Amino acid sequence: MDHENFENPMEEHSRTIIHIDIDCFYAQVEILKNPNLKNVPLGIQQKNIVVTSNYIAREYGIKKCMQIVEAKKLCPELVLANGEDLKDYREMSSKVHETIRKYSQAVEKLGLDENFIDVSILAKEKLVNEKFDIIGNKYENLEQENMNELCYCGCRQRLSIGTQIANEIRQKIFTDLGLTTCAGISYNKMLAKLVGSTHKPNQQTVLFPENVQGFLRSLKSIRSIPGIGYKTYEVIKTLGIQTIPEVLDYPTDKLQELLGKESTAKIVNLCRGYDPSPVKSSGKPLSIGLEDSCRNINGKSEVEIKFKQLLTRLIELVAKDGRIPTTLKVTVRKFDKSQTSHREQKQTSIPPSIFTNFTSTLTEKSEKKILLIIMKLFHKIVDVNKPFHITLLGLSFTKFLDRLNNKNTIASFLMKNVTVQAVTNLQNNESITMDDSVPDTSLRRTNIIETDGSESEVEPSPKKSKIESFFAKRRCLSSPMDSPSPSKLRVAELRLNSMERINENEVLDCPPGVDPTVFSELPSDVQQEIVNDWKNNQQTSSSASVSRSQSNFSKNNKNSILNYLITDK
DNA sequence: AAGCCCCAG
DNA sequence: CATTCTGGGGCTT
Repeated sequence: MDHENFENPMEEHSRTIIHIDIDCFYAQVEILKNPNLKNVPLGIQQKNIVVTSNYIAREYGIKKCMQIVEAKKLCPELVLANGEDLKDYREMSSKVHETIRKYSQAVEKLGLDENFIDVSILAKEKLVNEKFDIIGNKYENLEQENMNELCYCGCRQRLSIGTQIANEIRQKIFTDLGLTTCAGISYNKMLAKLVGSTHKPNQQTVLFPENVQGFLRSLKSIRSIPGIGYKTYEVIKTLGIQTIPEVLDYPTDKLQELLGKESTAKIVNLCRGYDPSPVKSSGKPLSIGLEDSCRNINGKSEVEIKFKQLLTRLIELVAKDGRIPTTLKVTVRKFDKSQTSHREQKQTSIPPSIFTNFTSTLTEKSEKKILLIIMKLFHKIVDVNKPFHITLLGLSFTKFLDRLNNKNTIASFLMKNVTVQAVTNLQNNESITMDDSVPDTSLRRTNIIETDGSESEVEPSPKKSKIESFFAKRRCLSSPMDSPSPSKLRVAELRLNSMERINENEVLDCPPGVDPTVFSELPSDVQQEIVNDWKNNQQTSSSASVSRSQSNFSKNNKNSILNYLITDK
């Protein structure tokens, strides 16, 4: 094994990370809304399936995404609550997020019910005068415990303090919001998340370095590792390996041939228990959308009605958010007998003037305008002159116009040395016209290239040949061809240069690179945001070599990797 | 910028 | 597998 991507082992344990997961989140929210549901088996229903359930229902064997009929067979007295509108869950989710934020600036949301918290600074502060009692469970597997890994870098004390902080946060969430949670405490995100689910519900668990190897070995396959999804797993399985030790023992260069260098490094590191990815503060979402699946929509007027309903609900969410969106995305899922129900999306920019001074509803004129745009996008996807069969419609607003927008941050404008970013932002803002006319949608027909795998039945050994052709493509793309474009390189260099000039002190006032006179004039919340931005930038840059720009199978978009590997269909 | 893919709960 | 209803991010074009 090569360790070329590993950082200083002392730094590997330097952070204290907590992962908090709300127990059966939707069910708890429904019980808070209606306490009568507290002591009955409860399932949350979306369309024909139970998406989650409380622990009473789980005792009957009810599982996530089980058909309603199946669930009723297992538990005839199952009570169902409709959870198709996520509004209440979204609201509770942000309350939880706000509560946690009082303990650290760095809180990262994952879905509606999970949060990562970097409490490194808090833990170090508390080291001075706290006892090191561990609260909650400690992950232990005495046979697997590796005393060579006993660490004296101070992580034991920090993680112990971490258990106290986690306990305090969970207590706070319970008393303020009435929700029970689980927590995992360790020195990186992956380990914190994984270990938290070893004791459920309403418990917490800490993982120390000497137990990491044993813990990882206890996982039955690499599929359990967050970041290794279905596709990656299926690809690695074609090598005849699937457990963590098997991946670690497999020759790295062979893995690289299949997966590319970056992805391989990431996967191998995760298998070792090494995850440098920083806890990124979650700000406002980058998109706000709604979708509704349905049995069968085949008339244009039905489509219009559905979109209108979605739009009214969506506008409320956008109004609550406060920012003004500049692009609109339409999603359509067509009925497809060859099972792959993939969604098709089309997007276009919308004039921001539609949203100027609106509160929670649009003017009728603006609504008509947007519906017209929606239908234009829809016609790009569906030819209404031919019979059609739609099973899902969705709308989503993105690219928000706001001074506190994640990408177009104030901080990036103020950082004198990150000029490239600032220039592109300005260009973007100028390109937004006040023209109310509907954007031109070209008449170009969407010719869908049907890449069905039906010919595989003809081939004697389709699997092998497909894998080989995949290998061939991989090899082509692995070497000189995939160097970044010159323009990308220049931006990257500029970024790096600007980062080098930032020193590493934990100063909480004006960050380096920002004009102090300008900074001092700003309101305190904006100052805070700039400081947070700066911190996030620092964290990402220090781990850039491993975590940046890694998509697993970047190079073969067209036919997904599975097309080469999975043919038995 | 648009379209496609992968990942997460 | 996806199924629900979302959200994030990366790459190619």
